Amino acid sequence: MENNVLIYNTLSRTKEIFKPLHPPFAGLYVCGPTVYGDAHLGHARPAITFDLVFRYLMHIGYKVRYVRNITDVGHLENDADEGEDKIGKKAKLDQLEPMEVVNYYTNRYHEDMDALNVLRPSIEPHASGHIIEQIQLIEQILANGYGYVKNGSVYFNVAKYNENHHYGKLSGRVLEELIANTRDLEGQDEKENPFDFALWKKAQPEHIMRWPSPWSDGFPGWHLECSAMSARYLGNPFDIHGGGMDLLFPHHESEIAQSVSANNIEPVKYWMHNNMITINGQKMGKSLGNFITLKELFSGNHNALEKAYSPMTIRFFILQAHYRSTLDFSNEALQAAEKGLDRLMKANALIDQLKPGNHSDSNVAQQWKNCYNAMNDDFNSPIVISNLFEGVRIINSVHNNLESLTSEDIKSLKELFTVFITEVLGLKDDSADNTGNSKMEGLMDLIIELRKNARTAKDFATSDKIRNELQNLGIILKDTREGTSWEIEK
RNA sequence: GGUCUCGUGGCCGAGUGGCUAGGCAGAGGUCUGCAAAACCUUCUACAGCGGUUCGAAUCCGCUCGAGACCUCCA
Repeated sequence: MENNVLIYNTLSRTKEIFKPLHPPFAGLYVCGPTVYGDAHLGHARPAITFDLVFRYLMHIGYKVRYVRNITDVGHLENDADEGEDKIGKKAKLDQLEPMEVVNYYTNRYHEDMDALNVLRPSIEPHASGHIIEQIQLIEQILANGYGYVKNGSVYFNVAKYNENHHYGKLSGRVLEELIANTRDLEGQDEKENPFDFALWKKAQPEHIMRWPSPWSDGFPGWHLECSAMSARYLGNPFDIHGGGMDLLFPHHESEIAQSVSANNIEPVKYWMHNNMITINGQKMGKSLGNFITLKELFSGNHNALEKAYSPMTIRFFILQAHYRSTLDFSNEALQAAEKGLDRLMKANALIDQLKPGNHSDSNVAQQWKNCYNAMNDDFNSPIVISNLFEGVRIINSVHNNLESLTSEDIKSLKELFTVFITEVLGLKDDSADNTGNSKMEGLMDLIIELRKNARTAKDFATSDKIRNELQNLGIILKDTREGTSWEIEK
């Protein structure tokens, strides 16, 4: 752990050296999905971003506990029936039991994340499984005078909190300005102040997801679960809290307010926020209806898609941009990522065939340094990737006998690729692969031999016919000095 | 309207006060029976206008443009 990792902390808006509270342990909490629909491309961003953080911190020796929640209660839907629980609403539409919806979409979320090679977090708590903790948190907030009860619902008193603390410190807002610019919304009559937020909501009769509490049968407010579950599993305070930039306000701001008002503790040392994925320059999101689900991307079944894109293409596409930059979706960009990844993986597979020389023309040690420096600088995966492509150049050059590497350097380069491609970036070769299929191999060996005979006899009409027909079937032949190889076209 | 962020070459995207990012695409070349692949070379940049500086795409100001949040959202 000699690596000094710099993390951009949203709280200070600067890069800070990562010093965990209890080394060698590191706590990481990330806001997970609300399971009422399939995950879209936007959801892949935080999952992959914090998978990278998780993987890298583990790689450099930290024992990381990574908590990512499943939100299955409490989110309100804006469009139609206001005040209704998203999960509950969808359940009624589908005539299903709410927890069945939760399970269904949780399973599908896991399928997508597994496909993207996103490691499962250490703990994946459900909000619905932590109602007691959330009620206790509300009681503490009430006991400290920062909340009030109205008609069975409990609200957080932002103005009161702001007397002694700064509500807006994370998102750079000033409460007075917020109040001055608030729009009038329906159904907020119970609040003393429009910026107060619900800690507990009394359930309406048609509301199916409900739990008993000292105030009413109801459900917890939507900022509460993260405060309760992060404290439960990581302690208070803990190291890193991650999530999308769109959660900065009011969600994360309110998490701080809840924790400070309940325990007088700043809950999080490092706040990390990933930026959005845009489509035509606009945020991809549920409310705009311009999202493409991951399953659609994998299958190509969406009218905005020219073709299907493999999970690894998506992963590579996301890792090619820094997590704090917006990333614009386009077929062109995705296809560029696909080709780049293919070249990277091919070179990776080639390392074992390299013949060592008696000297090295390239500095492999420098590559190691560059990759670590990039990761240590706020997880700069695009720089890591650019260095790996320098490695690709070296590998191909050595393979073509245009450059030389000692056996030690070849070994080191192989290790570099394994560490950064496989372990840290979490990329794997998911290209269509029939090697290992002995019948296919035998068949191709036979065809290649027949074609070789034709070529030797200068019967190029036959050899080209074989190659063209195979290409029509999606099999590419490549003639090299060592002989002919084949691969399945993507 | 308020807060915040951003504006890089055909596309996607790094980065930096002076030294090649990288990928994809384009052009030329090497190799090949021809292709493909690979390698080599190469063309398009830092929104605009001022200022600071020996020097700015990089710092500051203004203008224009875009986006996020302020209401559920990754």
